Amino acid sequence: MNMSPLVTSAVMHFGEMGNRWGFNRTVGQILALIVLHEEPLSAQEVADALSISRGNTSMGLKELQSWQLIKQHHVPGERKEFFVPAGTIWVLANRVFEERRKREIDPTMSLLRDLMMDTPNGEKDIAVQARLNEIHDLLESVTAWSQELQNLGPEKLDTLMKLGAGVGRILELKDKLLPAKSN
Amino acid sequence: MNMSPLVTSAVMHFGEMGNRWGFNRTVGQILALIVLHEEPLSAQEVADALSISRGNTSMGLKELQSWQLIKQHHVPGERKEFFVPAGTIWVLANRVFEERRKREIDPTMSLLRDLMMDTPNGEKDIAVQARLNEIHDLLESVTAWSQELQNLGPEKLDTLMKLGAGVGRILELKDKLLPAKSN
DNA sequence: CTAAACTTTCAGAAATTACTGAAACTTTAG
DNA sequence: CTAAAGTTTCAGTAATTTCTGAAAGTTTAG
Repeated sequence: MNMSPLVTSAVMHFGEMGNRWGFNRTVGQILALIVLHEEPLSAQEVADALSISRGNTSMGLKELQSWQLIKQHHVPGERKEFFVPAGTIWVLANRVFEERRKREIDPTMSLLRDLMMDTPNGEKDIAVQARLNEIHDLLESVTAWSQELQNLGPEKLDTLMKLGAGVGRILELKDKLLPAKSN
Repeated sequence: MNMSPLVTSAVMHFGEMGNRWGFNRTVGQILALIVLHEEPLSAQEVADALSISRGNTSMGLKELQSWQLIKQHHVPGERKEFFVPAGTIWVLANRVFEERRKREIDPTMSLLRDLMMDTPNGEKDIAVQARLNEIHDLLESVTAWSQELQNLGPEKLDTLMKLGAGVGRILELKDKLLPAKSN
C-alpha cells in the first residue's frame, strides 16, 4: 500500500491539522487516508502506509470509531477487519462538530449553571454571576443554532448560503409583514 | 488581589478548557480573570492572582492581545499598563471563532485548492481529487454561513432563535417574502 | 482443544509544549 | 543623563502528550 504524492500531501496536512481539530497527528492521518482511499483498509495497511507502529494504529482506529468517523467493514472470506468512512463528508463533518461541542461547550455550560446557583459572596460576586449568565446564554444560542444547521443537510445549507446577507433582511421583512406573530 | 471562590472556580475551569479552545491553560485563566473582574488589572496583579511567573503572564497577555480579546487601558496618574476585555461577550466570542477559523480552516482550504490544481497521477487520483473538492466546498459553505451569523449580532440571532421552528422556517419565510428573488 | 492470525493494552521512551526566572530592554520622571 | 519602574525575551527545565513494541488477549479454522 503506497500512497500517491497527491494522497501523501493531503494525509500529511490532515495530520498537521489534526491537533487543531481535536485529535492528534496520527489520528488525523489515519482519517484522511481512510477517507481518500475508496477501498477498505486493514489496520496493517494503515500502519504500513503511514509508517507508524501497529499499536499506535490500533489506538487511532479505536479513537476514530469512538468519534464515529470510521466503521468496520467485514470482507467475506477475510479474517481481519477492514475500515471505511462512517458516511459522507457531510456526515463526518457533523460528527466532528458534534463531538467537539460535547468536549468544548457542554462542560462549560454545565459549570456555568452550577456557579449561577451558588450563593454569591458579596457585591462583586453578583456582578460576576451576571457575566457568567451572559456567557451561558450566548453558548446556549450558538449550540442551538449549530444543531439547527446539522438538521438541515447540505442542500438546504446551500440554499441559505445563496440567500447570503438576505437573512438579516428577511428578519426585517418578517417584522413588517407578520407583526401579529409573537413567536 | 485575591479572587472570591466563585471567580476562582470559573478561572480554573476556563484554564482547563483553554487548550480545547485554542490557547493554553494560563492564557485561558488570564482571559477569564480579566473578563470577570470589572476593574482593569495590571500584569503584576494577574501574575499574583494566578500565581504564575511574570514572564509567563507577559506572554499570555501578549497572546490575548494578538487574539484581540483584551486591550490595554491607560489609567491616568499610573505608570504601568492595565488590561480590560476588548469588548462585549459577543464580540469576544466572535473573535475566538474568527481566529480559530484562520487556524483551523483557512490553511486546509488553501491546501485543498492547491491539490486540486495538481495534475492527477493516474485513475485513482482523479477520484481523490473529487473527494478533496467535496471537502473544500463543504468548508467553504460552513465558513460563509458562520460569517453571516457573526454579522447578524446577538439580538437578531435571538430573534431567529425565537422563530422556533428554526432554520427550515426561514427558508419558508424566504419563499413567502422574497418570491421574486432568484438568488 | 490447539495453533495461527490477528488485535489490544500499556509501561517506558521520545517528542512536544508550557513555564520559570534572570538578564536585557524600554520608558519616563526628575 | 540617570535611576526607577516597568516589560519582554529566551535558555533551560518541567509537565504533558504521543508513540513504540513487546506481552497479553481474542477469535476462529480445523
